[in-house]
Amino acid sequence: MAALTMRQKEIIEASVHLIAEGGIQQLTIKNLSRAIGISEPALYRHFHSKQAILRGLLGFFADESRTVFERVTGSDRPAREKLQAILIAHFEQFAKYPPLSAVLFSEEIFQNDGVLAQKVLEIMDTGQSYLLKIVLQGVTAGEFRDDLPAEHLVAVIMGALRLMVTKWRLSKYGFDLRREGATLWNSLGVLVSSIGAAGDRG
Amino acid sequence: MAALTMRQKEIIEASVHLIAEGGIQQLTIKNLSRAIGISEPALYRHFHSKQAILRGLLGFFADESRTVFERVTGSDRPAREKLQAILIAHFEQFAKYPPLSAVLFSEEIFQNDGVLAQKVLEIMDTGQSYLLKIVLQGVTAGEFRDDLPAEHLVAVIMGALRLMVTKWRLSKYGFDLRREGATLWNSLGVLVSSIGAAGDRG
Amino acid sequence: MAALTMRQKEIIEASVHLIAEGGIQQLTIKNLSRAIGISEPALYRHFHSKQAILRGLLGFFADESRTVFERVTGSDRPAREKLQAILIAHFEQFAKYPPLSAVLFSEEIFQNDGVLAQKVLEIMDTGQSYLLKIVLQGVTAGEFRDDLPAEHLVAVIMGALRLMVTKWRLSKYGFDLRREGATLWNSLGVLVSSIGAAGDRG
Amino acid sequence: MAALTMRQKEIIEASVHLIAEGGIQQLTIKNLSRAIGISEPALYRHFHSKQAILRGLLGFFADESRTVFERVTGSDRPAREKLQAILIAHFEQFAKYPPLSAVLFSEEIFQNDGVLAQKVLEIMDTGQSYLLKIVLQGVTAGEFRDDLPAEHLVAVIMGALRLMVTKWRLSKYGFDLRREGATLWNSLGVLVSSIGAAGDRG
DNA sequence: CATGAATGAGAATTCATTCAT
DNA sequence: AATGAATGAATTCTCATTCAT
Repeated sequence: MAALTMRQKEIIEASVHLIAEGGIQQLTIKNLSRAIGISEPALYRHFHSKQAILRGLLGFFADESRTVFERVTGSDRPAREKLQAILIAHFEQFAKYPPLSAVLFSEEIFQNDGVLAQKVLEIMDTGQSYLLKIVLQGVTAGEFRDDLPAEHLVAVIMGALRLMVTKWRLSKYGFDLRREGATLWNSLGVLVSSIGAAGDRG
Repeated sequence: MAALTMRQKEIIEASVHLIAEGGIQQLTIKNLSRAIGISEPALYRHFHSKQAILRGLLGFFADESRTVFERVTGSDRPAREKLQAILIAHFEQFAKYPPLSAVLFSEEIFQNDGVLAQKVLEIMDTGQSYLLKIVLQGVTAGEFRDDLPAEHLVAVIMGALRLMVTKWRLSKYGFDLRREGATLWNSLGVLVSSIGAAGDRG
Repeated sequence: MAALTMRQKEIIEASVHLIAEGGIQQLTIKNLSRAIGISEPALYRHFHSKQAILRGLLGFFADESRTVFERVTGSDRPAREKLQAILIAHFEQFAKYPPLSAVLFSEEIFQNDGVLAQKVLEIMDTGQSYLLKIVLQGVTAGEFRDDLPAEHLVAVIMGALRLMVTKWRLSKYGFDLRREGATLWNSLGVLVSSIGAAGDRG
Repeated sequence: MAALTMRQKEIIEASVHLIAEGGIQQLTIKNLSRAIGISEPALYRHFHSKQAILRGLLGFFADESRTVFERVTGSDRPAREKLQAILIAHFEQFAKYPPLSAVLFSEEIFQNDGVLAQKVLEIMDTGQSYLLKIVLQGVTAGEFRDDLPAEHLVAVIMGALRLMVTKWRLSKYGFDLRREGATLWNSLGVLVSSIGAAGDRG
């Protein structure tokens, strides 16, 4: 897990772009080397196999993802604010770097390879448990409804986020993800809110 | 869109299995022919290219999907019952034929190829508009909450469904999708319900 | 161990030629396909890997070698005649098909690969035990000297045979192997003979 | 033929080890540099090409071999003693440094390259002519039998030596070469001895 | 309807070697 | 004396596809 060199970051970025453009099948050593402007063998100085590149890629985004969650979770704001911050941060991240959307929610890509599939699963699980922690905090604090399993609230949030990002990507980034994301958050906020939940006759 | 022959169905089924086992990269003519027990050239009697196989595959499932929706939507039951029927039907379908889950929500697989990507998008859109119709019916009938955009309710339902199926697949079908799906529906039903929604002070 | 097809025999023969010309390093799929006049992928119809080709090659010669030994050993001539027949048959075989000499006594070639190294060892061992059987027969019959371990007589015979063939090959087949082999046999025959051996004062 | 530097000797030794472990195909610049613990380009400071390394290697062993023969031949002991000394010295040398056995009798390794093949042939020829000189001395002195061509006696000795060493290597040094070598010498000594040879009716 | 044989294009990777530092 | 980065050529092997039978 050594820190990545410049070239390694460059290779990972190019890989993400290639995947975003044409799926994992476009990610060939040839395409990659062409994209970076070096020869094919030169790639092997920086990653000793193609699998290593993908491992590096997933590791990098796992770290990034964790960082986002950590930053938000660490504070002691109300759960609702945390949740909002996380969703907005994600939409922001994808909007800034669209190709990322082709990799992060595309578990199928790595199905081929046990090691990679495991890494993908970890990323997904990590996100889920961060969300769960926040939701539980919100439920405990009375911010969020407690008439439904917290896991289902998480599933609804994650599912809606993932679906919107996927649709955005399939539309070739054809709508304003930040804006649509913000309005989606509004609805999600209402849905999970304790106000008006069954049993709430405040 | 001629009806599929037996052999064609067999090929499509084998294709789905291969994709489910090891991703799209396992779907090679060689693997396919071996799985079916015929020679490689023989495949070309039934589909004139690999792309045609995938087109057939997607077409087949598009039809199946439409059929499910059509059956449910056509009736004049309350929206809530229709929604439930649709979700249950989907979970049922996947539980009966797990490999399907590797194909139906895996848009990335077909990113490679414009024609196929288009087909995938259509399937997704179709499902979405059926759901939207039902949700709108529910809102109009006062069954479903009207304080949120119907599109967002649809996004929440679809997103949660897709997420659960994806997790099921990634867990290698490691939990009882039918049961988990049913409890998920309970929560979704509550979430979309008008009872207790903001503004509902009935 | 299925019988070899025509093409397979052709491939094996071409392999032997390539090895004879420039060592194992010349045996590349490219050179091989060029030598035969087909494309590189076409080779894979007939052997599913390069290793399989070498396995086929060794298996083929193991069979041939066994056949020669079997033919001679089976008869009930005196040991001396059998020994002569075997040596002559070997020189004959190499003279007829010189490239064989580059493969049969070149254990180093296959050192790379455990499976192949094993096969080579078997061939060598087989030859040795056939020779040993004959020598023992000769000793018992009083034809061959019994003042030395039979194993050493075998070593002397095999060693001299191998050395002569190796020199012939390194000289680029620059002398008449049949003739030189015949005279070598004369000497070997005398060496192993019981007449004049220590203890023989007949 | 400048004397070798320390590094050069180190490189040659590492080369021999690599060849012994996995054949000539294991001798790559990468493996070599890794074995020594320097970078690949660094090798080129010491030998300007891979071929030069192999030339150095063969040159080194040619010198060593000549030294052994020279030491023994120079003395004026009886031929039998000289012969024994040479064989024992060889077995000793291999036993002390087993990887050598993978290189010295493995002409095939260098078949690839004209220059190297020539060097190998020289080493072989040198050994042979030293042996021949001794044998002729022995024949003249009446120590060795004169009823067979001296060349054949040499072939028998060299052949048996080479065969035993080869078998020792293929058995992964699985027997005591020194001891087996000594008993082999006993037999060879008897075989070449004039006592009991045809015509000897002492 | 099916196959055995074949192929051009391209896959990942390794080779010996060079060069600027 | 040594290295990190790079490369052209070659390696084994797989891909989707075609064609004569």
